[in-house]
Amino acid sequence: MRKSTRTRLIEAALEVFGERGYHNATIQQIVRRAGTNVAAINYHFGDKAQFYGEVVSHALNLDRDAERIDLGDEPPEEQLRTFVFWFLHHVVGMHKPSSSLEKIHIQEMVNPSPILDTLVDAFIRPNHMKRRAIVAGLLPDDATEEEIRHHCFSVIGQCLHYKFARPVMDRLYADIEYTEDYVNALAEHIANVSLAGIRAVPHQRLVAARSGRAHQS
Amino acid sequence: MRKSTRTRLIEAALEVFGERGYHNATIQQIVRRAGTNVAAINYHFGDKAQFYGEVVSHALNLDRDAERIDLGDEPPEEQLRTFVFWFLHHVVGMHKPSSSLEKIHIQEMVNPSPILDTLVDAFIRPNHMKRRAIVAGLLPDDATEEEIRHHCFSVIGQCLHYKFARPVMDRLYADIEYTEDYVNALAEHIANVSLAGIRAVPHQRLVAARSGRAHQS
DNA sequence: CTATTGGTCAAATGGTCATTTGAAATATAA
DNA sequence: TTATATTTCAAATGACCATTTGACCAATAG
Repeated sequence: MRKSTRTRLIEAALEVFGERGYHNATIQQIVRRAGTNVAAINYHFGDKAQFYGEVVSHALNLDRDAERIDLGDEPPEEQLRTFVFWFLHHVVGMHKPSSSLEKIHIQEMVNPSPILDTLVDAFIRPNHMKRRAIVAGLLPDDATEEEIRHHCFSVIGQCLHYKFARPVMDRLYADIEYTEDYVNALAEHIANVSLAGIRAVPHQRLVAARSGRAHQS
Repeated sequence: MRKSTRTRLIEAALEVFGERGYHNATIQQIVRRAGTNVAAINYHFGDKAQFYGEVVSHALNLDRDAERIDLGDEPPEEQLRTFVFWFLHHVVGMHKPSSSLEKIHIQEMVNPSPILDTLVDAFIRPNHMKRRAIVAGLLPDDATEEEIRHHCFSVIGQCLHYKFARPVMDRLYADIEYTEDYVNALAEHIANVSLAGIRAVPHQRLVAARSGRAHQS
């Protein structure tokens, strides 16, 4: 038997909200894709905002069950490399499409809706803490919270740039194709820069100390 | 005497488009701020799209006259540091408000409008080439175009993350205040990571060669 | 003074959207 | 079957927006 209207709506909405974000997605587009009509939203979910909330909850549940990237017990350098490769392929790669949750995550970063609080607590913060653990394992034991955080954001910032700045990059360098090989090369570059930055920390502390700037340990 | 309606419209629009982007800015908001009414847009500029075009052109002209960051004849490392400090303060800092052109640049990255082509040619590409020159000066002479580009994007990506990911960061770390000192610390971190990444290039080539991956020189 | 032009105004028009409504169809219970 | 609750539908409503219209005002030229 055919899936229930409710289910079809949520699945269609996951795609549409992921592609266009909450504000730019229209109910028309969603119900058309689900093969029903606008009144179904009102009947099943109340209004667009509650609907979006249900859709995100559903995506979070899907995510809980999905196979996660396994960083296993590799050495921390390799964990960081693995993460960057995985993240970059999911975010900018074409062959492995991002999960809808990741797409919604990106949309919410740029154009936050009230659901962002939920999303941070249930999805973004846990992922951030995993990255934090990897980075902390690579830094000296006495690294400050601030240092750890900054290196985390350097890694993720370099990756996300290839998502957010794509419209500009495509105009600056029209001939780049984001093949699997090219994304691999990008990932290697980002991992190299990040690791070099992390390894340079002890040296930088010396320089900072010598030049008189304080380092709180 | 009072500024002409046309001028007041352009100045108001510069602010509103910078704050909300082309699509989310409404003509109502602009004309209210300019102290006139909607028909003035039609009379002076035709429609919203042409109006936006004029506004961006005007901002580009302003920018041409504005005092630019002077990277002088410092050593390239210092040029990179100076640039990162300057960029970060303009993009995430609160005390020196971003120029309207930079705000529009950010808005267009996330939500491109047809004007983006103009903006890339007249504003973004020239700035990118300056950064590219600095980075190229720091890399070995035989650095490939690709290497130079990737390091440029690493620098700018780390900076812009503090713009784009702010809604998420504020929820992950609610107590961070972006004071001048803190932004300085961020800038120093980003410059350190970027320079470490650049300095590590010769070593990475050795590793890559040893592991059999090709390096086209 | 009168006519013309340039500029401004309040109000109307038409499009897109979310939301509501009441009738129709379908399933479920008696 | 008949009654009742659930689900779907096409069409209406009302908000918000860009754009247009035609009247109105002020300056200037003939």
